[in-house]
Amino acid sequence: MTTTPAAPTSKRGPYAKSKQRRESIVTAAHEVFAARGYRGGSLQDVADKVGMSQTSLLHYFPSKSDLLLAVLNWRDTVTGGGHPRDPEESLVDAVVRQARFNETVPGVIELYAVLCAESITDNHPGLDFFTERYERLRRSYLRAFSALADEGRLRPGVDPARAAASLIALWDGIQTQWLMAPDSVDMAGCLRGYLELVILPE
Amino acid sequence: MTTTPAAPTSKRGPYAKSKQRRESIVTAAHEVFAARGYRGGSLQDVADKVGMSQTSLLHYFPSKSDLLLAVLNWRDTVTGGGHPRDPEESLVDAVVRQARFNETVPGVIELYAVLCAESITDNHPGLDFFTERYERLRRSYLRAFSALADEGRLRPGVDPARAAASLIALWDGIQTQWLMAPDSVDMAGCLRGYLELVILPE
DNA sequence: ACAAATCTCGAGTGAGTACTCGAATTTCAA
DNA sequence: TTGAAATTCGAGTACTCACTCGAGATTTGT
Repeated sequence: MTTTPAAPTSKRGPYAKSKQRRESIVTAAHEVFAARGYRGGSLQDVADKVGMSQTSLLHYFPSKSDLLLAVLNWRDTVTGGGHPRDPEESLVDAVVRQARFNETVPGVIELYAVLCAESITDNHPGLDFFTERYERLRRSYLRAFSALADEGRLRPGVDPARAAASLIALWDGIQTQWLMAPDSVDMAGCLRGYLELVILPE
Repeated sequence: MTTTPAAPTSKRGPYAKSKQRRESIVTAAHEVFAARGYRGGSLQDVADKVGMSQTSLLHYFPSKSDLLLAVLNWRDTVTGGGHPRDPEESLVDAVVRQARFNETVPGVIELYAVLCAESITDNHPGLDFFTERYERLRRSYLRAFSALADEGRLRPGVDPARAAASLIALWDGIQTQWLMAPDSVDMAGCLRGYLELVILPE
């Protein structure tokens, strides 16, 4: 009934500045991993960016892979799952809005594009994160397309599951092209174009 | 008029086995870069796989980036630009056939997915290759869709340029999902599904 | 104020990196 | 056959990597 929230074995909690410190590390790591990838970015790069020693950094995140997972989960929490909140908003509008928003946040698109593909490689600590993320996203969009199908608003012949995977694929792929040629590629336009093909108006 | 093909300044040409040697190096590097990425894979990994010293490897490819470009260009030459050869074959069939074919060649999809995204990162020697590749592909599919549009076979409202970028994006994105969950993702089906939405029958 | 826990960091450790150098060995055209 | 070029590689260079260790500085509950 006291104010202590934790287990009896724990000696003491972290200091006051600790939370901010962790956050600034994660922010710096976000930049480094987005610009250089997980394998290409070093703990020293991150430590330099924060302005602390590499050893101190390892006090907060005991290994490089722990830091990576912290970055990925933090970004997922901040950006949200990337899903429509307002139930009144149409799927098209929600997707387009999110796409436009991501464009304005420096590094997000780089981070996901670079780390997602890198996670395919041998023994990459991010593989589970991205595998589960894709499964979750496919389920989520499958639900959305199925609901539309029930209202008869899906174009005949369109399979909801296939449309879900395709929408995610299109989104990822167009981001890659946009990163290489931002002026030649209209991300939001491509997504809207696809959804307007799949979803009937009204 | 003699059999000597080269310039007068050149002292001598490479030995007979040289060509095969280079090819076996490129093949090994293909596997290594596909499995570990450019930054994650080492020249030692490649040399071990070929069964030669790392020093000898550097005799054929004077730097790691030279080796990467050799791998990329070699793969592009072997697989072809990824384009319809037979003018009688429809765009849909050509795309689906190429997608099915790629599925059967070990490492190709990994290689492109991993290296393409990695090339976004700082000072990556593959960036120009992929940038130019995307420009070339977009032009190529733009031509194909424009030809269909001229025949009135494009669904009204579909922009050929946007469809070209979208097709490439979808293709790339679905490959990434397939790499993570081969049994849950039907690459050829998604591509066919998209093209049948965009292209009118007959 | 005190003491215990948290935080910080300099100095390693051992392994790995791309790449160089110089000298032996192999090939091949004359 | 011979001699010069192509090929091979052991040894080394200078560097970076993630991570450890131990000791001092800072914070904080009591």
